[in-house]
Amino acid sequence: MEKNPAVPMRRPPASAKSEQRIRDILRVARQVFSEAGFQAATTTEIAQRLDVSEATVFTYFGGKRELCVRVISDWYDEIIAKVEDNLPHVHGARAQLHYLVHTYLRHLLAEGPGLCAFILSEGRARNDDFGEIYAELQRRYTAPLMRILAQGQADGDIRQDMPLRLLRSAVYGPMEHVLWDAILRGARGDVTATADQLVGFLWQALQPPQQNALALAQFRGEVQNALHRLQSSENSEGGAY
Amino acid sequence: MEKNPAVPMRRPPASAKSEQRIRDILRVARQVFSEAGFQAATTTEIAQRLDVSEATVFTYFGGKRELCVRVISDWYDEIIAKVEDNLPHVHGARAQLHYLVHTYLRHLLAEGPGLCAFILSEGRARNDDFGEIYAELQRRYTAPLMRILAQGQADGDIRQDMPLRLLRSAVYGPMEHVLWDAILRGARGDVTATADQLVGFLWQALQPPQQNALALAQFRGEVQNALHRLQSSENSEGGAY
Amino acid sequence: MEKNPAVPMRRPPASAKSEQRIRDILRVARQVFSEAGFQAATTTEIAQRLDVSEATVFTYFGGKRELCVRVISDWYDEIIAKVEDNLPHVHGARAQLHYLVHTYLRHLLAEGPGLCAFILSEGRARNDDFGEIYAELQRRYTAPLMRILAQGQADGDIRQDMPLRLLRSAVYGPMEHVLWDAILRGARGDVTATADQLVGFLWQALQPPQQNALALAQFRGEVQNALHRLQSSENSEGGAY
Amino acid sequence: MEKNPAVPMRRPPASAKSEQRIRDILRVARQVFSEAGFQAATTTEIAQRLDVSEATVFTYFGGKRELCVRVISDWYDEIIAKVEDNLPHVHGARAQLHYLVHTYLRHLLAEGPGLCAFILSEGRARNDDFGEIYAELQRRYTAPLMRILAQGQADGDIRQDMPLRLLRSAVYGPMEHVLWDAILRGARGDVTATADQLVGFLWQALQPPQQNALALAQFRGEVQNALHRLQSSENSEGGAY
DNA sequence: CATGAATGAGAGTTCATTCAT
DNA sequence: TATGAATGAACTCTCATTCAT
Repeated sequence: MEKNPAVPMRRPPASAKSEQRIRDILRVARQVFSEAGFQAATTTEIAQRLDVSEATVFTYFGGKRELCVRVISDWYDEIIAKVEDNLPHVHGARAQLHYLVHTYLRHLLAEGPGLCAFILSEGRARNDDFGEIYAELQRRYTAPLMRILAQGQADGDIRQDMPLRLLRSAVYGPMEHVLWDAILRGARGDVTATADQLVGFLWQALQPPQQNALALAQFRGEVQNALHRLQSSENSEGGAY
Repeated sequence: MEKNPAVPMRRPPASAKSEQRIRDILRVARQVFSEAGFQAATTTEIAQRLDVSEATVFTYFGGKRELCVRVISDWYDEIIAKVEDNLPHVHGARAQLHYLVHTYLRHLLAEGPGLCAFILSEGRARNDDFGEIYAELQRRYTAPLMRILAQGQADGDIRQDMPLRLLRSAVYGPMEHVLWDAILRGARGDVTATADQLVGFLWQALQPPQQNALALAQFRGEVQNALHRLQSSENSEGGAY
Repeated sequence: MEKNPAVPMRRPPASAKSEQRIRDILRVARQVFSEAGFQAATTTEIAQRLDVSEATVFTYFGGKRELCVRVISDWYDEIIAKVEDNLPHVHGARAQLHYLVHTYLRHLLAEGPGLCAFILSEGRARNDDFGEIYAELQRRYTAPLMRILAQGQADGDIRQDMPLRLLRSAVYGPMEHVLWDAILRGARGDVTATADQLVGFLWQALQPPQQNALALAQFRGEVQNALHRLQSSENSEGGAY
Repeated sequence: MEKNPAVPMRRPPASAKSEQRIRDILRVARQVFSEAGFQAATTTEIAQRLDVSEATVFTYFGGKRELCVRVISDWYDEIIAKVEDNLPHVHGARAQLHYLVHTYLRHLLAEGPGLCAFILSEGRARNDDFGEIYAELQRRYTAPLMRILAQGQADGDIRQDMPLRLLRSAVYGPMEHVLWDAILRGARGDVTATADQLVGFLWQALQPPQQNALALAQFRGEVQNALHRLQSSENSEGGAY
């Protein structure tokens, strides 16, 4: 006689006015989340800045968490749309890589370090329900890079001795680290120069080991890794390494 | 290897018993933070697992945040100590890089994905008072790598056309990305193989352009030196070695 | 069998269309209240199922509470109408009693346990303004039984040593208990068989104490009750009983 | 990183002070629930009457619902204990039935109509988690009656043509109906007289058909035994005695 | 007549933290 | 030193109800 078996969800229709409200809420929510992060942000704050009651926010969104997901999804949708629009007009694997790196860095820093930190850290949440949503967004977002890399490997332009997954980490990892650096130091730096340098660095790493020295160079790496391990087992005390 | 002096403590007790208590609390706190993350972890939980009252925890630590900082500091102290002990016995920039990468990956995954995620995400907190502490820890931790890279640049072994800061990101970024990947996918993978590949990738990128001939010559020397030192037999499970 | 005049309505619309709307709302409200109970039911849910706005519901009914009262009133009106139509054609006190019991059980279980529980528990609400309404409904509903019992007593067919009010409880009480039993156990059982047994039980109890043993039997009961009290006062510790 | 996998529950130990607190909270909660019912009762109200913060209430009880369950459980425990203590000293099925009826009515009305209504209506809740608890309490509570009835049937003192379950309903149903009547009318009435009448009614119904002669003979024996034991004078307010 | 839109007014919970003993 | 006990201060979320259009 007590528990509600039917789950009513108040979701208003998509009139022009409603859509404006939704946009307003998302805009302000993005600000507040950017400034405070998910946990410290409050629905109260969001409502107050909009000069509406908290209940209004809950009329349009299921709750704080859902709002957060929407903010992040929207951000990803924006950059994904942008990339998918422009990437086809960029020719050559290196240029495409450069475009991706440059766009990512610019986009994340454009709205300030708050949003950047918010996207980078909330996007990692391995929360039961939302982890999968974020993972899917990441997947969609990284798809273009994966295509470029896979094509490059197929064409022989990119080294084939590393799994795609690792190459992806080797591309996105540095970018995110650079961004955190910028955030924590409070300095933006020159995005374009950074992108150029990063791509220069990455491109060299992505090359298939050089022409005639191919076998030798690869062999060099393998032997060296083995040597390192040998050295280490001499040095390390606890059996570690 | 002294305890981080930047972490304040309310009343510094000094007895043997007290120190045991502190160690116990830190041990359990590390577990709880690893399992739940900072926000979701509760002082109640920590106290209960220790079978002491919450107040006792507060007797030794100023609060949840301070406890968190101590846990992270201690973790960094451990790995910093380890690196500083062993790195001097590793010879050659490439080997040192390999050592750092391998050690970092192994250390972070050793205690499970929970701790790993905790360190990676809390270490980013741009929190009022503690951001600086974390930044300092990062600085101390990355110092060895910075030294290696700086030396490599000075020696002409590493490209000089990129700022050190960027090189650091290019090294730590991929590692962290790989770790998040492992955490979120719930798969650990082969740490050693990953480290090998990553170092192979990075080392190629770190080469000064057109240094291949030089690198090979240097490598020849390294192999010869190593062979002289070789006493133990090679292990066989690595397959390609 | 006119609509309950005790239920106020904000604006009494009179058009055919309006009346259809009112019927629709009441139909859906009955469903929702049945499924969720009064508290957990929401006006939102009712409006959504009707595909109208919540405000429309409030145009026709003063509020959730009023809607609830109307649903209950209507349910009673139905069964009262049915009883008043058919009872005159049933002859003999016992047959009439049987008819009432059977009809009540069937009616309450017919629309499922949800409605049954709703009627039985909401009908008890000793709520400020509505308690009186429910009491009046009960009075109207139990009127036929009261007439039968009073007539039976007057005719000497039913024992006269108990107040009518108690007899009523002795009839309705078991029925409601049986219904709760069915609701809580989720088993419907055989309504007809239950009604037969119950009437058999009740009819025997309603008999005037037997023929020539009349005075003796009644005396027996009285003495026994007195004895019980004596026994009890010997046994009970706290003066209770 | 967010959701708490460990569920800490703050449950203080059972010191003397704690137990007093718990008793206090239960006492006040019983009052508040009695006055308002479960839904309308608030934890705020309970805390205010105790002159403690709401948090204190939550320190000792998991929440409003749990508090409610405890209040009801405790009430049942009281009456169950009382019945189990005294019933063995009551001899004869009829006397036992009388004892049960009388005790139930008195107990429920003793603390006022509020508590009575609360117990009767909350005890019906078919709430997912708590319905089972209430059902179990009911089972424990009705066990003595079931035993009496079963024994009566086995001995041939009680009619065997109805299932026990129905007999139970025929006993408890009238009692509850009488109680609701008292609650809704705001009149207490004479509990003892009501119990006497009800038992008279029920006992006649419970007789195996055609057992009147036998019953009278048995009764004669009982009266004679009782007379021998009689020492105290009869009270005179009962009128017919 | 119908409704889109907004909200007032809480409710139940949660927890890190404090302090007298 | 250890802790039992208490709490301040939020926070998220709910929903019946209103009213201008």
